[in-house]
Amino acid sequence: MVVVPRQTRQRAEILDLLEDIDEFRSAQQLHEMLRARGSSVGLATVYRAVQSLSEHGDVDVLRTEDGESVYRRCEQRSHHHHLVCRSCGRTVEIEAGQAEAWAAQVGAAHGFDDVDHTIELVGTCATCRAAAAS
Amino acid sequence: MVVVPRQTRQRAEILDLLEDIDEFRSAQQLHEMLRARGSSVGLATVYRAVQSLSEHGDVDVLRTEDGESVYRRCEQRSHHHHLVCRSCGRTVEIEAGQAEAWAAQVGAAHGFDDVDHTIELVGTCATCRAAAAS
DNA sequence: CGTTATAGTGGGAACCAGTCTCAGGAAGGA
DNA sequence: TCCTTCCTGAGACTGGTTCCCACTATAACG
Repeated sequence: MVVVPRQTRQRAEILDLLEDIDEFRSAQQLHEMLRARGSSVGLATVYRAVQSLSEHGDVDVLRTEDGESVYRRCEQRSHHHHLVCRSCGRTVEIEAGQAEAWAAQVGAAHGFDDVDHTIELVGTCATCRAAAAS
Repeated sequence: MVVVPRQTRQRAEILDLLEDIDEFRSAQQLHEMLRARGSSVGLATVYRAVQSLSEHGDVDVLRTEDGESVYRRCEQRSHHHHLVCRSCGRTVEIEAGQAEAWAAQVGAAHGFDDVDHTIELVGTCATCRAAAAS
């Protein structure tokens, strides 16, 4: 029994904002961006919204190096991974069939069940490399 | 020019403790264990020590689901990954040649340079599965 | 083996992401 | 429209981590 969240102005505005963004953003950043847009949504509400959205698979969550959670609305609703530019934040959604197979196999080889995996890639995209070189 | 940290009683005790532990442990847990052993080391010092140790590659760091940093002294000093039991914390160090190759290749395919990867596996080890089944 | 510059220590304050509380408000089924 | 239930938001709170700063211990040097 899936509980559908109530449809409110705040949730709509947060989703709208996420549609317009292509990089991973923290709840705090989203909150700030909303204020900048002139819409007033409480910080607590942003936290609640992104949490609920991520539980429903509507947004993806990543943890930055310093432990902050960042969110992004992804094209693919199915399981996938990310290749993120460490400089500009540009994000490519990637399939990881090979890596998943490898993970499952390694787990099995050591007698582990229900093996979950975390696989994220961070690099410097062509554009940023070119900019840095000039 | 590498700056060698000064050798102090506290650092020695923390390293000693880490030698005796096989699972990933948080700074706070380490601090508690030290007190239990009768040695008095400040919490701040534990934080500083594990941070410096991890920078030197002497211990590995992982972030738990709730954002806590956990540390472990690993056999392999070279780059490797972990397969951790979600129930008992038992940790297996794994080589990930295949996955690394895949990561580099995916990065290149999208024009990304200097691709770093985060790969961690979490599962239920055979012992814990057996315990849960009984 | 003293002296000394300097890095390390520790307790508490500060910081900060995230969560909780609770009174008021809005959604939406009846 | 009414009413139940869930959502909202401001601020208090939590818990991991870092900062501050006076004090201490290390180790290089004479």
